[in-house]
Amino acid sequence: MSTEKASRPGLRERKKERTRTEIQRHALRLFRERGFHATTVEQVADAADVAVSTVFRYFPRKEDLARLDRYHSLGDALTDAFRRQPPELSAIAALRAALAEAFASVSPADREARGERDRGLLEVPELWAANVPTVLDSLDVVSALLAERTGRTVDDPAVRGLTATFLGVGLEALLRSGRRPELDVAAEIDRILRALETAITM
Amino acid sequence: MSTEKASRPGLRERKKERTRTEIQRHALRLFRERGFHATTVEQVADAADVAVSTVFRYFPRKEDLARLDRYHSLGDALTDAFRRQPPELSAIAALRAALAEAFASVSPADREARGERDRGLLEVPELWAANVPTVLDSLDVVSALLAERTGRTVDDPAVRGLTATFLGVGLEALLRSGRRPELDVAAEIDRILRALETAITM
Amino acid sequence: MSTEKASRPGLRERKKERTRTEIQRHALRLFRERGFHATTVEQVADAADVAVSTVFRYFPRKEDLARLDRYHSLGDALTDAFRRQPPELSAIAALRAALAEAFASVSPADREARGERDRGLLEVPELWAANVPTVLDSLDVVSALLAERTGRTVDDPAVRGLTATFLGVGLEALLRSGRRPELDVAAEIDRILRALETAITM
Amino acid sequence: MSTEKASRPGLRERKKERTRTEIQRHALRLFRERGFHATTVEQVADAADVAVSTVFRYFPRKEDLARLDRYHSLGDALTDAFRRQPPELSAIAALRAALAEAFASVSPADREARGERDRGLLEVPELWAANVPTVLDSLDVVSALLAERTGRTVDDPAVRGLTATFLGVGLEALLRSGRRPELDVAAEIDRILRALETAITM
DNA sequence: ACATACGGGACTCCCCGTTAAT
DNA sequence: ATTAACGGGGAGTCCCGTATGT
Repeated sequence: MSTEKASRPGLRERKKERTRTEIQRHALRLFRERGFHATTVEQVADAADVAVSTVFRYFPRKEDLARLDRYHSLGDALTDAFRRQPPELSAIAALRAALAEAFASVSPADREARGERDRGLLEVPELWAANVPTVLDSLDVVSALLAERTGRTVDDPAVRGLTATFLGVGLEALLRSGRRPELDVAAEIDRILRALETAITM
Repeated sequence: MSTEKASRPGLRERKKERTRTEIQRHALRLFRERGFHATTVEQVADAADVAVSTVFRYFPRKEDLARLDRYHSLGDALTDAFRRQPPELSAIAALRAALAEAFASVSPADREARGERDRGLLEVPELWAANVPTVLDSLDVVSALLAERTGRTVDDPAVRGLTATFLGVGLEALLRSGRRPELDVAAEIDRILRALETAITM
Repeated sequence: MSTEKASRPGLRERKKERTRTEIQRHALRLFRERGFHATTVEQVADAADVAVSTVFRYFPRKEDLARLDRYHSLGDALTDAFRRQPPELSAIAALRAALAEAFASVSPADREARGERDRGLLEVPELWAANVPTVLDSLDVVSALLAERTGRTVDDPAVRGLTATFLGVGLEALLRSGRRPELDVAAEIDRILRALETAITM
Repeated sequence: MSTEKASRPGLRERKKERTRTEIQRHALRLFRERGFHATTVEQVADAADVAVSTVFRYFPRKEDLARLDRYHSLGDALTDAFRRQPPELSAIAALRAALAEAFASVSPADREARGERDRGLLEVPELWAANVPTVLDSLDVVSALLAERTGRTVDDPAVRGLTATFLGVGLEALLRSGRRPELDVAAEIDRILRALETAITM
């Protein structure tokens, strides 16, 4: 039963709100533990102690359980940090600095938790599709930032090239962290980006 | 060519191979025409004029119908061409040249057909998963080539960075060509890579 | 125009029951028309205008479509009638009388419908298996009745012999009616049982 | 070169016949051990150490593996013995005597083997269908014998009644022996038939 | 005689939409 | 409004039985 006795009105509201989070939490855990296909919606419902229909009410399709949308708000912090970087930095250097700032703004515990979750999902390629829109949005944001910073258009090959590079580096780091969980994704990205600055002409 | 009754791979093998190709051909066409989810395996079977169970015999899961494996053998041509590039070229420049050569070695009609097919599939994120292993293999090949050429290890950040860059550029070009089919993927990749050589320090 | 608002078994139950009956009705018809093996579950589903999975939900195996269970409730009427027979009648005579009463209690139309259906099924030996439990149950009931009436145990050879006789006569009549549909099964059984009373010593 | 030392006319024929017997032997064993449906033709083939296609060559359908035809030739011995019975015996008594003689003519070991096999199959109702024609033939034989002995037609209700009785008694005994393997089927049949002679009027 | 491709049907599972009952 | 139950329908597995090639 309730541990505390009505700490505040709206307890019911919050519980209802938390239902969604709870369902997704169990879903992601199960997906990681036994795979996406091997997990049935019914198992998710049981784990979250709700009815199957409730799961479908919050997440119309099973894949939606794997969407990370609202947690990906790192984007805003990153955008802000990027804009704050001094203009004398190269684009890559600016991105590295911005990434470092953005990551630093997240508590280590939170970062670790999120990292583990993302890694788990990344190992399930079937779920990538669910997050494609998010990724595409991120790319557009990056392109826009780069265009803004360099005074070029978003269609400029150089802008697209850099954007693509970031995409590739991010993907590579995530894939690699899937195979070697002990690596720090942020540090890996930083290392690679730094190396790229010189490697590009080698 | 001694096609006189000398059935080298065996008459049976050839028919089998033809059946397989035929099934996949129709599957890819239908996926493109009406979407992956909207296409049932039964429709694929009907189109290919085989039984549903035959489809599953060749392609255990529906997604397997979208795997491009053996046709992606552009890899070999690319590898050869890359190795032939003079050492004074930068890695990116060498790759550009190699790509150009490899593409040129494919007949325009074939290239066009393949391009269209790939593009169609790329628009169905659900199918990406099916091709992840192929992509990962390609990345390993690229990494090895770069390591070989630069005298570094495949784990070297610079090598990984360049590999990631190619991954990103390839992805970006393909995604873009999905939205703008009139673009020539090869030319786009070339443009972006060329721009990257200078952009990286901007 | 709702007949009654108060549907006793629940509106939902009735629809479910109707669906079940409808499926079986079409199944039995098709089995009769084109044979058991030649009829696919899909055809049954189509005829009943439901999905194949719905058929399997109600009837886990195809053979279950041919089970007559709940309609074989002739058993109760027969049991009652048998117990009402005067003790001076021989067991066979009592059974004959009870059968006559039980049959009479069924409307001619219903009897005819049931008879036709049973006959159709009997011509498909593959379906016998589905009804074996029902038959065995019936035999146990008959044995118990005979034991009760004669004051013997159900294991008594005489009781078993009579039970077996009824089994044989019933089978014979049904098999015969399969080949000669114009015969009245009940009348045939009666004729044979009557003849048996004297024939047994001939 | 094949070894011709063992080449001998007829050897091949005999081997062929032995193959057939061997296949069926394993099939019946497997059916008994794990059930008819749970046994695949491939398993039978493996057990008999032949190819699946060979099984199908000898037994076109899986059920045919369960047909007992040629071994059921007890019929001939029974017919002869029945005809030899003195006319003063009642039909049932004559049959009892004939059955005893026929059974006695079979070696105990053989009888036991056959009994076990039949019992095994009887517990698999799905296989009954395969043996229905054999049973019907047997019934016709019995009817003809009874008609012959009593000077009636095969359609006479008394003849049919007795035939049906034998059918029922045989079935009952076999079913019972399925549940209680320690019983001697022949003795059981005899006991019941004897009891029937008097029970019929009780 | 074996090996195997194939047609095709039974059957299971599960996603997901709908509908009713609480 | 949440839940349960029904239902549609497609994916995927299994296996029988046929046909074909080796």
